[in-house]
Amino acid sequence: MPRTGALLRDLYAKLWDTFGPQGWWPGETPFEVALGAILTQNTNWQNVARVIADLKKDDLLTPQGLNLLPTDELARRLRPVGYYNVKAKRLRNFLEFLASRFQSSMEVMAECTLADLRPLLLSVTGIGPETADSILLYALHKPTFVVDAYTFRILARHRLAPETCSYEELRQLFMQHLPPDTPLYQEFHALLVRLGKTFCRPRPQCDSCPLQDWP
DNA sequence: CACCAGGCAAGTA
DNA sequence: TACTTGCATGGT
Repeated sequence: MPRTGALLRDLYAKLWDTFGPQGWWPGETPFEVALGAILTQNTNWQNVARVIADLKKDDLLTPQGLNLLPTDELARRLRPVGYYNVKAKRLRNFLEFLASRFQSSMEVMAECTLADLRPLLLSVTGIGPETADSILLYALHKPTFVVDAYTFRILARHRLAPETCSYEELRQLFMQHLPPDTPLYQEFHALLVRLGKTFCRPRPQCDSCPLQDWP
């Protein structure tokens, strides 16, 4: 499929022309970005933003700060994001991972390569492929493509990928046809979400969708 | 009221 | 391997 690369670049250009730069990911520090990636699993970002703001108010947006909280106290603070017991445990697992391997420092973590870090992150219980790639791409600036529910939907509806397509297959579709360019991967994924939020819901309202007749 | 949101793990067949 | 289910709040 040598045409796929051209289609993806055309899709990117069209999204860029329509929506402009998205400036993702929201978050002031690499750790805040990683935290958001875990909390936003199957969850509206607005709920996540509220929890992060609340943690920030108490100066708890660091591994050191969160390490001091017992898991039940952590869960109480995570309540608005939903799945708070599950997510408190997952966050605890990530904090433990960061402490044991990288001195609780995202900067230390960033010194390792993408190839080394991805399997390590995936071995943490609670960090699946999308969360791992989000942390790698947006917190650590490693060129890995993030695939989310919108990406699946958009590519399937425009027949760029089969309906039944694994996460890894879709990730490879992008990475094999685009150069390993971190800003490009960041913008592309952000633009796909931007499109998806408005025009590619499960029950689509495709009137006025900018990709109405694409390709 | 129903449906959705920037998933994942664990259990089952 | 490929399904199914639990997890849970807040917005539309």
